[in-house]
Amino acid sequence: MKPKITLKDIAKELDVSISTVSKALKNSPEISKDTKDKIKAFAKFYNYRPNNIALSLKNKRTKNIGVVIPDIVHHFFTTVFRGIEKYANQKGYNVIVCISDESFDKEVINMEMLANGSIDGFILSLSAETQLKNDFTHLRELIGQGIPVVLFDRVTSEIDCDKVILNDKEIAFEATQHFINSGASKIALVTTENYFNVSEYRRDGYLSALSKNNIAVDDNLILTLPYNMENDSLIRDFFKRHKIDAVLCVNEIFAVQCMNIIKELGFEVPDDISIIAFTNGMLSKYSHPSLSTVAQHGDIMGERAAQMLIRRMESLEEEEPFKTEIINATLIKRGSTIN
Amino acid sequence: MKPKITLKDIAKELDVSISTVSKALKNSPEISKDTKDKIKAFAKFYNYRPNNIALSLKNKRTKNIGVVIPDIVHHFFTTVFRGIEKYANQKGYNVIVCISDESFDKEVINMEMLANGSIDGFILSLSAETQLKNDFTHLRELIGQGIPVVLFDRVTSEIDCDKVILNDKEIAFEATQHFINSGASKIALVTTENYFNVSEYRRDGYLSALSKNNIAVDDNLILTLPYNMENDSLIRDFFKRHKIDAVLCVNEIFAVQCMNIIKELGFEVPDDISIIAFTNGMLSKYSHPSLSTVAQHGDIMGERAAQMLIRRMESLEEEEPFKTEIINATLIKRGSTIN
DNA sequence: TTGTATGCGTTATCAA
DNA sequence: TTGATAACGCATACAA
Repeated sequence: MKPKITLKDIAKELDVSISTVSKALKNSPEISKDTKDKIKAFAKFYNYRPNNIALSLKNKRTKNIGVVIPDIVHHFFTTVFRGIEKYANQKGYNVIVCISDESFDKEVINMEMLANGSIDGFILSLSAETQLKNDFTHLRELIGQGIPVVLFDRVTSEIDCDKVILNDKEIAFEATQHFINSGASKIALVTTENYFNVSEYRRDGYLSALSKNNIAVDDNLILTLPYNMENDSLIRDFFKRHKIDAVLCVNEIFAVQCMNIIKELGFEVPDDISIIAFTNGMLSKYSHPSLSTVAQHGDIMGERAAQMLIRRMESLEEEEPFKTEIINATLIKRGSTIN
Repeated sequence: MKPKITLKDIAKELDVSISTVSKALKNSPEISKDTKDKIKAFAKFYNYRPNNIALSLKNKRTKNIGVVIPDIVHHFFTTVFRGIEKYANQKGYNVIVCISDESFDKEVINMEMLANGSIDGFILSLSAETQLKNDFTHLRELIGQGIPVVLFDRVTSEIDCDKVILNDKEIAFEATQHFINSGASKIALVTTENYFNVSEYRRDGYLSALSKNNIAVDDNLILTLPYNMENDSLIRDFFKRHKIDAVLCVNEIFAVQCMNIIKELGFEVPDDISIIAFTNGMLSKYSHPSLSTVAQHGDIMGERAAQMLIRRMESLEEEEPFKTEIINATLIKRGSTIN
């Protein structure tokens, strides 16, 4: 087939200068109609397209966005990514994805690799290890170099940049209140280690709903599960040992694990125990009964993050103050709660 | 903080030429130790990193791989992507992802956008629409331009390139045979429209297992569901109308939908009806009972695809013949079958 | 041992 | 109306 063709090739073939070709293809009024027609026809025939790399070098902008996420198998990140990709594509940007795999080193290495000219800006959600170490020098350096960064979901107050987060505390409050309204008082929380700031906010919401309703907090009703481990026996113990009316889970995997064990122990969902899960994914939708969930609207988060990033990258006035956008989660009531 | 620095900046600052700096940083023996030390120290202090874009332009290779997939929320594609990303990263490549969203146009546009210098090669799985239209001119053009392409899973024989596929027919045969071995004879197949070539292969495997065991094919036991629709009522009708012992589903969503309805109709899984699902994802793992599945080993497919692509991109001898690698699926026996 | 010139593909400025 | 030149950041063949 036709090989890739450059301005130079066209110029040589048509016996004009490179700059004439360039101008003609940009429809510059400097060039005569005849010449333009000739050049355009030739370019069209050989399917000329300007080389992105050369443009990037010249313009000092790549039209690439770097996205760094801890994980892609989890429904939430998947949907955020989809939101980013969709919006970015509409705006003519491409998306380079790196998976940090919850590792600090991978996060740092990937970002440094991309920061050397490959991308114009970053969208990222902090890895577990980064949150644990509380070390953000890599982010500070990138921002110091003038690379715009947008953090989403797993953010940190240590870094001053644009952010998109969920109203975690409020929605956890709302979910807990929903349990209480339907008569529950022994309400459990199944959560992750605390260095995930989102888990902390959710716990706050849970706690404040209890206290608002004058329900004493029972620390035994808070189950902290290790991330990504086989934890069925912990869960089984938990539900055997304590009388529980309702459970709020910080993700849907915990929730289905809990539900399966609850049923196995002979309890009915939602009659004996109600469940609400964060993340409105496939697991929740297709479980039996289907799970009531907190919809995090990942698509919207992604879209907003991309929007904020692109706006900042394209804005000329440097010193717009950083914003934090809050996405409002919504409670989706399905089969695992009494509504 | 320190701003991004270039060779030129270093040269000016240290009052040497750009090429001296370039050579020094590459540890060239041409340059005296003193000069090298001085330059290296300076570069290190200012955290000099060569600009990827400039390197790409010079070397005519970007170290970027373009990945085009129909969808990212589906577990299979997610795992394939993870495999690609992991391997590519190890080899120093970045991954630019585009989601075709099952649309022919998006597939074409995205690929053309990336093909203008942004990437060195493609890994893709055909969109539904592309398979339906059977139009592959965009692929032919890219390949004609010398851009290497690796197809995975949803491939086509129309295009001559490297491919990675699953042994769909064989594993569908094996799954069906497993049903038969455990005493089933009224075996159903729940599948998608036929223009998905993988569905066709799976159907072939299913049919040949039946005929091998002298079980008459009953077309009424094959349910073709539209992709991505609310199809509960179709499924309910299907299981009401026909006496069925076992169901093979071409994806796990269909499988959990079937299972939920089967249970709702008062049947027991696996005692009354056994189920096997393609895709060993979260849904299968956490359903109740957990689903027996065909593990497609997406990670491995992704890794192999990346490996084939990178090998081809880096190989000097142009004319190595194209290969098709076949990944062997494995049957994972869990709670939805009698084992 | 160091520096100059050239080129990768493009655009913009200025000259003809 | 067209063309020559410089520049983006880097690497390298060649000259000094």
